[in-house]
Amino acid sequence: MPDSKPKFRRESPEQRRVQLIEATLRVIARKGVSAATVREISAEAGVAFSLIRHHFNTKEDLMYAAYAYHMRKMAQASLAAATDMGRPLKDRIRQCIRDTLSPPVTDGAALQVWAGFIQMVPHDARMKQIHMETYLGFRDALEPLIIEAQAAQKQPAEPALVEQKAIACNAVLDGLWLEGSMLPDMLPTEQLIAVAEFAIFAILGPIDLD
Amino acid sequence: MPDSKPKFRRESPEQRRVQLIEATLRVIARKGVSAATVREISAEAGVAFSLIRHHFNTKEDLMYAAYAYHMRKMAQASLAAATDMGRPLKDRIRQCIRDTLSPPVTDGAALQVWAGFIQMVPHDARMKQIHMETYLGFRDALEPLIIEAQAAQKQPAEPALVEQKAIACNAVLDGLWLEGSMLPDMLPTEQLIAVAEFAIFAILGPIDLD
DNA sequence: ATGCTTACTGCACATTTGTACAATAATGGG
DNA sequence: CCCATTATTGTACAAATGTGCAGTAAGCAT
Repeated sequence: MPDSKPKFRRESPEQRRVQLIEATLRVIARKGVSAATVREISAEAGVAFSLIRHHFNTKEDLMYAAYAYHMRKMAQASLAAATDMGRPLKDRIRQCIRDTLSPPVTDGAALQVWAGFIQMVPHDARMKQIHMETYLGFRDALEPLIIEAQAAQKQPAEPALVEQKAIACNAVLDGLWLEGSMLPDMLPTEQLIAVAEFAIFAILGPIDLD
Repeated sequence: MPDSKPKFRRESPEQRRVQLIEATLRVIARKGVSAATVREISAEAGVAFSLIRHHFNTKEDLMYAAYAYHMRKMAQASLAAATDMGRPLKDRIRQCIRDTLSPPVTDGAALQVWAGFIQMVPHDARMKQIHMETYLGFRDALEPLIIEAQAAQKQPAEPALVEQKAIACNAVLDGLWLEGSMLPDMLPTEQLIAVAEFAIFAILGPIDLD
């Protein structure tokens, strides 16, 4: 009975790549970037460590892929509610705040992964590119909300002011995300959300009509 | 003439420790944490690599020391103006904003160092301790300003509200510091400061009297 | 079934890492 | 001036890391 117990499963390159990427992120979240060696990652994924180099030209390539994957997932989880037209503006804003400042976005493991990658950004053009796309994507998703808010208050949406408010709101969320991820005991989710709503509506002005 | 050219200079342990710490920070800023090996650091400091273990029990100890040193320096540069009584409240706030969002605090190299250490925080009790002290130190320095601001507006300084405003202002500064350090071309210093003043005075309320 | 493609394994290798330790020499106190 | 102290060097070493490569076997096409 030769085929009774296959020694390994043969996956499509796409699936395997995703498996390896997710294993990488789990390892980084659990033990930090320095522990994310090819051997540790492949063990986490349950494959031979030499398989990594079959799907990625180099370990760095795996890191790029993992970074892009992680950032895209975070941005998506954070901003899903922004474009959900049909809900009142204020609801959408509050939902984005909540999604951004709750797990799994605001989370020690996610911060862990993010911080590990951040230190590559200044030294690496590809990382910098990925970061800029993510940052601008976030801000671009925020601006329509600001413009709507201006309209709701019957005020003109001057581009300079809209940009300023977008940067400010982004900063509030970034800062709270940071501290909330780092010190969850000191800054529980609900408090983070309360502070964010307070600050963001102070910046945007009152939005009571819809 | 045997003594004409000494092979090395003998320093006091305190001075040498500081030299090694600063060399560590320079290496991390220039090449990232993974490049901060004992050999690289000692080369930067101009000493034999085995000297590190004479002044620090382990490489980890050097890292702790470097982290504490870096954070203390940043906090000091950021908050020097906060306690400078004799200047009007609004001036002090604006000076803190400027100091926080200008080099050398808001700066790619400083972020680099910070991010490198941050990823150690969740895995390491001593790192977490250092981070918490720094964070609380910052907030504690901010709260008196908020209380003064409440008083200037003839409003009671309810502890819960003061804490909320302190967290919010901290978040604004953290977030802008982050993005300004990472993307200096996109967010130049003066724009960062303008956004911060806008957001923080929106949170605190108008402070026109002193 | 059979064969072909290629996903996958296993092992070896050079390099780099933190650490250990004995030898050396700078410097202050006598 | 000389000696004791100890800051500093030089070398050695085991462990770990990314990469290279030959061979194996899973699974689809025919």
